[in-house]
Amino acid sequence: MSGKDTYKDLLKTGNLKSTKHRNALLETLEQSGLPLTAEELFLRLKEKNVSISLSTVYRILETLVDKGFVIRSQLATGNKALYELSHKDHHHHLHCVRCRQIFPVDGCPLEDYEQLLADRFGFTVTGHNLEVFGYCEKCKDHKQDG
Amino acid sequence: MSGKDTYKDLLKTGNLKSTKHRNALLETLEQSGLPLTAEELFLRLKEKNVSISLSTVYRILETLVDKGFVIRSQLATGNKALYELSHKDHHHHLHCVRCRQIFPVDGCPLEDYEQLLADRFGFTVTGHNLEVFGYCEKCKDHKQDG
DNA sequence: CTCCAAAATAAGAATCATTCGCATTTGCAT
DNA sequence: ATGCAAATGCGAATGATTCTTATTTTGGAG
Repeated sequence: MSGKDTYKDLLKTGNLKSTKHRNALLETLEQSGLPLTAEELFLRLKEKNVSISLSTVYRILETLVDKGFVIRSQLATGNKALYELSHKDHHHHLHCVRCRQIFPVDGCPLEDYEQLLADRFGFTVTGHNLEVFGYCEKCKDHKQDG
Repeated sequence: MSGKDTYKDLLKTGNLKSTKHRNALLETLEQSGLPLTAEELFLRLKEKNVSISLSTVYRILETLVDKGFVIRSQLATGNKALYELSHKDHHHHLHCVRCRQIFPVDGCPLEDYEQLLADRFGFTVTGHNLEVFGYCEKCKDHKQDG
């Protein structure tokens, strides 16, 4: 499951060398079903005894985003960027404003909308970003607490 | 048009004092149909001969966001936050990845979706953020240029 | 109108995420 | 096995945003 070359072929399609750091980082992203910050990735890699520097984490992420293997997003409220694999099915996340948990939701309500934008404004959509905020099932009763 | 107390009543509803800085900042946001960064606001205020410090711009924006008068958003690709008035009709923006222009689009495709999230996941939506990326009409022919 | 306490602002230091520079190491084609 | 380009480590640099403290302004009470 946790081979050191698991992502060799993927990396090769981007003309990227297969290094232990890149493989471990991709594996960590894959194991986490949810988007992670650079620092979270850094810490999880350390837990796996992968010796890596934080700037390398950032550099690898930048490279993978450029190649389209990873998606970077940034919450309106947060200062840190989030990263997740892009080879999965298109989906979005629900952000609970109370417990801060993130819930993935398969599917996307925007396909028709993108066509409408093309028709009405001549805008050629290449991607989008959707964050939904609110209260998750467990927290909805505490909506007043602040 | 450009009275110094134009937003006095609005500010009062938030228990905020009516200061020249807050009025001028709100006026500047209103005059710009598009979201602005803190620094852009700072510069536009200087052009209007409003003497203000950048940290005050940030502090006022934070206050207005807390009160719900201003909406803060952050692009997945960008490092700077964007601010716009929230008393207008709900809308979204198209971001041209080539010329960097921002195009507002009235309306929102997500109303039904939010109800679906409530029904299926018990998630109580309080807000959302949608960025759409692509090529505007003028730039779409240069999609290959990079 | 004057005075006061609370709120707001200026100025710049501090913080935090992210990027950069350069010396060293590693992957991989030959 | 060898060499060179690509990748990494480490710490310094950057840039947006926040914080600290002294000073000024606002809005209400008298």
